[in-house]
Amino acid sequence: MYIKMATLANGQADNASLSTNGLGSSPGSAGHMNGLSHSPGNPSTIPMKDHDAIKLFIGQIPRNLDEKDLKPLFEEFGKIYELTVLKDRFTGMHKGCAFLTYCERESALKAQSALHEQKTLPGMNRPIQVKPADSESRGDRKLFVGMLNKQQSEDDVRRLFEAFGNIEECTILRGPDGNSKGCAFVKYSSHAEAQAAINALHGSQTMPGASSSLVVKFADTDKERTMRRMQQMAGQMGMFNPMAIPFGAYGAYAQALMQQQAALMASVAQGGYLNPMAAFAAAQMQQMAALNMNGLAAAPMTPTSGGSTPPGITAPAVPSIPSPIGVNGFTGLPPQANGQPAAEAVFANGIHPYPAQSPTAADPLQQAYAGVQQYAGPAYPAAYGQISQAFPQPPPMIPQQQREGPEGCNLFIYHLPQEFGDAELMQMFLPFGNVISSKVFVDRATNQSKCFGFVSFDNPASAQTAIQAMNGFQIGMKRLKVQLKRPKDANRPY
DNA sequence: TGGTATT
Repeated sequence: MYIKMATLANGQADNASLSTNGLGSSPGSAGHMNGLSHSPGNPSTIPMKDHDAIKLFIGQIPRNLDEKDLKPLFEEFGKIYELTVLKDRFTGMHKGCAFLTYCERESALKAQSALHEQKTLPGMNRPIQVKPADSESRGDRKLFVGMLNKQQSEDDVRRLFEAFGNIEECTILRGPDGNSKGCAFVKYSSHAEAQAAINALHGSQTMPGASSSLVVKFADTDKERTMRRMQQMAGQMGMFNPMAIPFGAYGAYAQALMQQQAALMASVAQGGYLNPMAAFAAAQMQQMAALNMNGLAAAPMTPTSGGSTPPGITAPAVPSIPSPIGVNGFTGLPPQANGQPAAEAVFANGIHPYPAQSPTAADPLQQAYAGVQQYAGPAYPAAYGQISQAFPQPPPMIPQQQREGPEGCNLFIYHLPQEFGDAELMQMFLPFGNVISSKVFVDRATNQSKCFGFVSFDNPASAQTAIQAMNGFQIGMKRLKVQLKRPKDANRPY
């Protein structure tokens, strides 16, 4: 927080960042400006600067020179709009550098080519620096444009954006096949132009075939891009968001999984494989595991009041499960689900699907089904109030990336209960293997489930097991339809 | 019968 003290001759806001470390070699990276400003002219002769004027950083200035001393040196290249020596915020000490804006862009270019590194001012041991300030070249003039029609070309986009300024770059993002991803980058010469385009175009229209209105925003910064990459990586590593399965038997199960993964990754990292991604991923998982530990145990154990079964859904009777015992393999179940500790963990939330029986039979199938039936209880709206109290400040969500699995690993599920979301869908299929994604389709207008969705496993055996177990599974009046998803190109009979 | 995508 600092107060800009420079006088602005024409009252126009100066949106440039006013910071510098005071060293010519690296302008604008640290420190703050609190200097006096020399602005030419007076109220009767307000200087105007070009729309495309460039703010220059001047470095390697002797500390005994102030604005009035510097002015003559620079005036020979053109009319000065603003010249500001940078001073320390607290001490007022001259920092040895300045910002200079000419009224005309051309003057700045001339000054730069004539002076930059061309002469050394008295008392300095490095040549003067004259170059566009960092604030002039920040990445904040590049726009991300989304919700384009996939048919639109670079030229189409240019035509849409050219009214708002000079477009230096325009790129449609394309997949490996050359098909548009429906989004683009547009780079203007200045921040102001980019902002004008946002103001005018964001949400202004809906392209034919696009699912919502045009998106126009500043492109991700490097930091944001890094975060995005990391999140994608987290998704690929199977670190589904634990908040997506916030309650029910498999929370504990998932937690056990994550703890194991986290431990594994941490040991890998210690073994010399440390890279930022791995470190990030390991940290994420440890955090997730910890959060799960705190939240999960509490939530389902304190039912609000009254009925525990939500309206419209009846926990399926055991006989309605299509022959659960006898499906061979269950290779999809991770190893730790086969041992005793896992069996305990699965029911660690205190809700036991078979109160009269012990899960210590350790039949993985039985455990799986126990979980499937059990989830129908707590994973319903009544429980949501609970969970929100359990997480007064919900941790940041990591959106799950939608990924199709390999051929034979993707299931299409129909006749889902209306209330089911991605999380419930995933929870229902977790017992059969590693679910790499789950998606319930939602009507965009009403936000209502269309009662169908997709689940992807990382191997075909899990998918087959899930089909065997869940196809025909009765929920309320409906029976699930669970089959392999149709391949993309197989939807035409001929 | 996989949707909002970040060089």
